[in-house]
Amino acid sequence: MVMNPRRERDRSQREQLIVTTAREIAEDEGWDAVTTRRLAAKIEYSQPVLYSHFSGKGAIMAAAALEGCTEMAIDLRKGVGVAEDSRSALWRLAENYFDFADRKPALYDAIFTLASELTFASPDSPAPLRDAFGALLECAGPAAGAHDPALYTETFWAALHGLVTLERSRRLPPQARAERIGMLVDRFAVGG
Amino acid sequence: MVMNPRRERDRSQREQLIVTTAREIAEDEGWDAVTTRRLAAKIEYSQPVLYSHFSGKGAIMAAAALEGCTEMAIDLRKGVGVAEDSRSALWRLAENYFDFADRKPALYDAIFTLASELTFASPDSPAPLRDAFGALLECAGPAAGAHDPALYTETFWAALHGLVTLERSRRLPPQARAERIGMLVDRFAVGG
DNA sequence: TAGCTTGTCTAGCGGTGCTAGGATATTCGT
DNA sequence: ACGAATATCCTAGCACCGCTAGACAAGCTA
Repeated sequence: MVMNPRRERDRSQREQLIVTTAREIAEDEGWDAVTTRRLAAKIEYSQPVLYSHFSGKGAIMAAAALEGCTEMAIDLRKGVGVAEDSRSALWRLAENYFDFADRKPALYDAIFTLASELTFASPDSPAPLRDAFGALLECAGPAAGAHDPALYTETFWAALHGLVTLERSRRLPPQARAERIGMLVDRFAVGG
Repeated sequence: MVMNPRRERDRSQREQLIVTTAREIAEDEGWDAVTTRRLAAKIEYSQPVLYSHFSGKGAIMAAAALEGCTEMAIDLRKGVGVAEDSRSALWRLAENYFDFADRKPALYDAIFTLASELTFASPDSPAPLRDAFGALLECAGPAAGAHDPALYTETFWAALHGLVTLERSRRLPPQARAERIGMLVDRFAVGG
């Protein structure tokens, strides 16, 4: 059952269009505003077309989350390479992490709070997910000292995630952000 | 416009019934399963009755979240009072915190991830919220050393929240929980 | 060109939160 | 004790959601 290559190209182009459009709506108005009807209207196809590409809305969000992971991994590695001690490495990581969450909140949500269709923390995890954790690990791992680098990274990451999440849901006032990050980085820089 | 006291009593009793029933469904099947129709059926009234007590589903969840806060504040203070250093105080707090999230996941969600109708971190915050943060502060504040106790507590709390959240959404494998908590507590126990 | 596959759309299912308007029960003034 | 005013409740329905069956049109193959 060989496919016409042009049609296959068109198809994957349209699939990309779906994900891109979903991201656009989500960045503008949040994921709740991404309804299958609106999405279909914006790509100028009918609803069922979405389901010929994805199993449902969740799968579309998961696809967006994967794209987001790839971009996050790149962002997290920004400014790395300069000779730095573990403290400034953690600080830079924290800044990059918050920066990503600030600039692409919909993607952050898709990755970390919605879209539970993704498999995390497993060898079976999609490559972008593993790569994103790899970026975290490269920055935070060296600060682990005697501890297991992966566990140390997970813990630091979770702390960042907690700060981001609570701040974004207005459960923590944002003005003291820098001080909180500072405390966190200081705690985790001591290492062993 | 004076009300019949009996009727008023009945009303507030029914209001409590609504919240309690909502909590029951949520604990059994999650908040998505708490639909206004199901809730109305279970209390044996029609849907509009709910709206004569609350402005909507969000308000019902907020009410449940407030109840949850009161209970959480109590739970967080468990075992306190024994003479203890800051490290074991933080450890106990972390254990109590995870324990609450484990035992009452629906309440945890209502308080910390859903129900954004609540005002956090403000003098205008509802008393149960302020009390819950008070409980956190009593345990974590003494470990702050030279730092501002409130900010130090917020940061430690955010870290706990991150661990809980990522673990519960299967983004962190749960088996290493104790190790992660241990790292976190060790980082924050050093104080100044 | 005839027939078959593939792609797409219209229409609709069962569900959601929420509400308008009418029926019913309760209380009050006479 | 009875009619009017008031408070209470329910039926029915709105607009929306994610998702899908089945009709129809377009394209490819023989």
